[in-house]
Amino acid sequence: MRADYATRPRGAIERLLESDRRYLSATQIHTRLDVEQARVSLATVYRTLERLHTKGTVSARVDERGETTYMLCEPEHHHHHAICRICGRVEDVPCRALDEFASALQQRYGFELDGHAMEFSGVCNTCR
Amino acid sequence: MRADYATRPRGAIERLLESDRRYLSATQIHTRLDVEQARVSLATVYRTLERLHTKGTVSARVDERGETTYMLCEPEHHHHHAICRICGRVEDVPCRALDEFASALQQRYGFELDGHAMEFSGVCNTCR
DNA sequence: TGGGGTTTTGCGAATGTTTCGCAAATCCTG
DNA sequence: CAGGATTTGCGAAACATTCGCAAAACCCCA
Repeated sequence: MRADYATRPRGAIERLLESDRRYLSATQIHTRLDVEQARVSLATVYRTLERLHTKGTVSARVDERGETTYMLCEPEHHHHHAICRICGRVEDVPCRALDEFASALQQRYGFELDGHAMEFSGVCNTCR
Repeated sequence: MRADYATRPRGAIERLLESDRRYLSATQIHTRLDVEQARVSLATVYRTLERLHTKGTVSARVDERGETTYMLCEPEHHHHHAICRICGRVEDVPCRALDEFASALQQRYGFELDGHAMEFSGVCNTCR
């Protein structure tokens, strides 16, 4: 039960994600596949992305316009993303600093931290 | 020009926001107003929220399901939100700690930080 | 206090994203 | 290569959000 067939559409989507380390929307992915003649239906794009997200190999985030975007992302160790406002490329950022912050939060507000998300916007090395 | 009429719908929406310090979606607000007999069209709810957001008195965030939610929020000084996973109530968190983090980010990755958003999820004092 | 010009509202229709049902196509295994 | 399980593609929903426009509400000032 619950096999995992290696199909052409899935291959195309995964290859595209591997080639571009930034958050892309389902529509963007769909359009780009179209351009490179690897036509995949939009519904399949959504389904594949959701599958990869559940599997944990893509990170999803909704952008300021409310559109969900996806990026390949190894979850091996917890980290955060610094997203370049200009080119959209993403830098991984480890998060040791947060530990002490968590304990301060606990002491000061009695808030038991069990999850967090951070996002940084700015300009990356190459764009500057 | 560009006056700012104090209308019944706006009053109702603002009063509701004042009474509940957690992020609410337009639909939730619309429904709750309905319940308390202060019927306001959904379009107006959206327009009012957008107006308040532009004015800077409400903070907007899109939740994990992609829906935009709003909460009254004085922007006087930059701070972050700790959202209780259970009751949804929001705690303000100042952010001095971030300064040193920003400079580490700059030195290590050449990433010029000019904006950031943090969100913490956990369980608040009263829920525990 | 009431008229008039401006701003808002409400409605339904339009838009855009995401999901769903289902038959046809694809894929793996033996 | 056949058979059964999984995926795909399509168009049709299901949502959230925005828009246009006529009617209603609001404020100002005579």
